[in-house]
Amino acid sequence: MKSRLPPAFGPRKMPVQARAALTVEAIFEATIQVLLSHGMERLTTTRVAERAGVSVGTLYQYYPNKQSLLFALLQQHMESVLGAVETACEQSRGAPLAEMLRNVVEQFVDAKMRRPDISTALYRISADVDGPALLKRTGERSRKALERMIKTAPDLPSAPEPFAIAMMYSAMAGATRSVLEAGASPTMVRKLREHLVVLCQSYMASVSQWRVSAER
Amino acid sequence: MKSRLPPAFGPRKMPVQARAALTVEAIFEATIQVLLSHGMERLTTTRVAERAGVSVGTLYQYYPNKQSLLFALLQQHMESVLGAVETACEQSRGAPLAEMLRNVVEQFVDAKMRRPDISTALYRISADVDGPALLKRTGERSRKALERMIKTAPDLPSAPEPFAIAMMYSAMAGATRSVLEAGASPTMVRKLREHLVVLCQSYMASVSQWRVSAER
Amino acid sequence: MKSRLPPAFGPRKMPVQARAALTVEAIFEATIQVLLSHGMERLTTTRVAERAGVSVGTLYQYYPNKQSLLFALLQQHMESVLGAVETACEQSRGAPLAEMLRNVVEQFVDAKMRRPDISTALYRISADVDGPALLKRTGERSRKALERMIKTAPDLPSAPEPFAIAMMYSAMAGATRSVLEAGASPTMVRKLREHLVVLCQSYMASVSQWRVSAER
Amino acid sequence: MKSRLPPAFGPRKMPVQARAALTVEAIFEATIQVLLSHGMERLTTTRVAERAGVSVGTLYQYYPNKQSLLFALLQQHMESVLGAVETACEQSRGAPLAEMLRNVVEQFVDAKMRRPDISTALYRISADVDGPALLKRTGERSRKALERMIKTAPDLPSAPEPFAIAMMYSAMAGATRSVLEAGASPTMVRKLREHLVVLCQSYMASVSQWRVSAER
DNA sequence: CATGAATGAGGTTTCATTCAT
DNA sequence: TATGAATGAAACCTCATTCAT
Repeated sequence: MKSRLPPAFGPRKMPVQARAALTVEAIFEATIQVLLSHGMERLTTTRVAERAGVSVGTLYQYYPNKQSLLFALLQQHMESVLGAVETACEQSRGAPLAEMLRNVVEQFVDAKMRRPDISTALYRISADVDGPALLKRTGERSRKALERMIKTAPDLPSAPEPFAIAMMYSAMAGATRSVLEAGASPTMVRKLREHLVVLCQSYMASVSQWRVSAER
Repeated sequence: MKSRLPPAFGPRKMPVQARAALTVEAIFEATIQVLLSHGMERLTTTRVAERAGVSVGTLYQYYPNKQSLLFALLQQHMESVLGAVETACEQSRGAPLAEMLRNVVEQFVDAKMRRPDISTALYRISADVDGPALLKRTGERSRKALERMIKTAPDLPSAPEPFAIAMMYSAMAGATRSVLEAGASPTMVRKLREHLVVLCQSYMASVSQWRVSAER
Repeated sequence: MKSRLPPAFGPRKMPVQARAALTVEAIFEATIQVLLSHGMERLTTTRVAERAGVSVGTLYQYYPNKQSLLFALLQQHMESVLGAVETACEQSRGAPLAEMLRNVVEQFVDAKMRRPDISTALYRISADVDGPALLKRTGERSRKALERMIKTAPDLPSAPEPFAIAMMYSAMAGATRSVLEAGASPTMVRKLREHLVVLCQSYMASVSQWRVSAER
Repeated sequence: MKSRLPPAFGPRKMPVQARAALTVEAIFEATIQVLLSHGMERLTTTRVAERAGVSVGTLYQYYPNKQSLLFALLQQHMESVLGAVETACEQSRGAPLAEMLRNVVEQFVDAKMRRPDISTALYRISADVDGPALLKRTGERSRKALERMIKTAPDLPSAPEPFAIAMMYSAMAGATRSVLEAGASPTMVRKLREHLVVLCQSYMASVSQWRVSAER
């Protein structure tokens, strides 16, 4: 007989003892393993705990429910990608547009490819765990970082509108996803990087001009 | 599925096939509804049948199991988008590159936006129901159609490599998805169309030149 | 991964087929059996289903959750006791007070003792399943029925105040409970009946007089 | 938790027993709190320990299991009520019956209302923790105390039979419970006290006469 | 063919209790 | 002694699927 409390979110408690940190890490890694080997539909908390070498009870001491576990996983990943993008944006301020975009693309692709298994696994989650909401938040932040950077480009006739930047970002994401789901062989990753740079550069060039001419 | 006696005048009663078609249609529609209102995780066959106004038993007479229902749904959608792209490619043969791309982009976006609810709902499925496999198949066919079309462009110095075309397609898909998940307001859809055209045109232009120069 | 819906109450659906009614009845009876043999703490839905000779799933088709099952049980019992009291009140209108109270007490005790096992079992439930709320409702209705009846007594100097009637009822309930929990041997039940009549009669007599004198 | 340097004055450290007593007290109080806020079904040892400001381990050092904790709580409460009744009985020996009953009722109600929250909370427990057994024991002792007292009443034609006394006590308990579960406002408590006195007095009077007449 | 009652394996989550630190 | 992380049996509940009517 349960009274339904509003489900909490985010990790339940911070480990204070030493071994607890290990446990949390093990659970995290196990979740990815199970996701990859069994798929989202067959990802059960029991299986995750088993793979992590702990009991279900332990899992639930750190995550109040299954959602929160998946959410944490997704969030950490997005945060890491976002961080890479934001850093690249910060460090490229004042550089020529072409260089800017090259830096950003490379950092973005690198971040996604650091753990291709995780990146791929998380596509399975995002639909269930508040995918859109989280995506909107990180998408927004990426867009802002990109916008701030692009404003400082010395060789750009005029700043492209926000929509264009958002679109560039989602195009990057789409292309990267496609490569990841196709297996992400080193060759393809290299090509992806090069082509994405070209795509971004040419698109940004076009929309600036286009917008300028439209405004004239 | 038996064939009945030949009716003298017109159908004596609604032909079996026609009735079945209605039922299938109702089930399809119900699946979308449930998917949107309850999410993939709470999409149950009972619920779908209920919404469709039939009994579970009936549902199972048309689809042997849940997967097959979802798979059929996904397949139909992809087929329709693919069809739009293929038609556009076919009809644009011999046209200038810019026009080609405009046609394709517009048909693609139109196909996706014909039923934004369906398009959005299916993102929730694709992860579970053999998403990658199906995507790879349709992605491949799209790429081929695009390739065949682009070869006929009179104003292209050299055909872009297959990878570039695949990337363009996945970028289109990514950007469109992003707009759909953000709500797909008419304004955004219009902008998406315009910007995607620019993105594709400028990217294709770049990779042709770039490839040429790289080859020299 | 569950989304928490507000727990519904009351039976989930009405049986339309014939065997369904039997199933519901079997579940009801099984609940009482389990309650008596295992106690509230060890009353599990699985055990109830088992005892009823059906599967858990079946149980959940008629009751959305454990609470609703227990609630239904409690409600039916209280309704039956309440019905007995209301009938007795209705039929005793206009009779001398002593006879009124005798009738009510006898009907009340009879109703409680019709199935002493159920009555006893339900004491275990009432604390958990919204006991107070349900008690308040039925208590209120009993009080009103008693009040309406007592107003028609020809030999009462003045009507007792509502509180007195409520107290009489709760005293009856308390004494009956005590006897039930002590085993409810026929001898004790007989004594209970006789003594309760005396208790009610003397108390009512006293409060009427007392109130009169207080008002003078 | 280390003990510091011995302070010059006052106890070197809090004596073990005293500290233990505080802990036990805190646990007791926490149990009530949790019982009232979460209900019996969601009363967990962890939660109690948390609320009491100690760890679960500590709790288990004072009580070997959950039952023993609840049992101790219930027992203490009943003991305190029983004590009040026994004292009142002792002190009223030789007084007129009306005064006796007034004293007993007032002490009983006072004891129950000293901590209405506890009294109410314990109704939730009694069903699970050997309720009937404990009740029978304290009920028996109360009855005996009452019996001993009543025998000394100078103005009673004949002693009422044991059953009558038991019933009077259970009626008192029932009425009090009803008031407690209804919220126990000061007004209601005052009325309860007055009415219970009347109820007991009139009932005792009746059964003595009745018994006498039955015996004649 | 349609219905919907029944099934039961399996999923999520809780919680009394233990024990290494 | 106190702590709180870990345990895992067991509870509640869901849902794809079957089959008698």
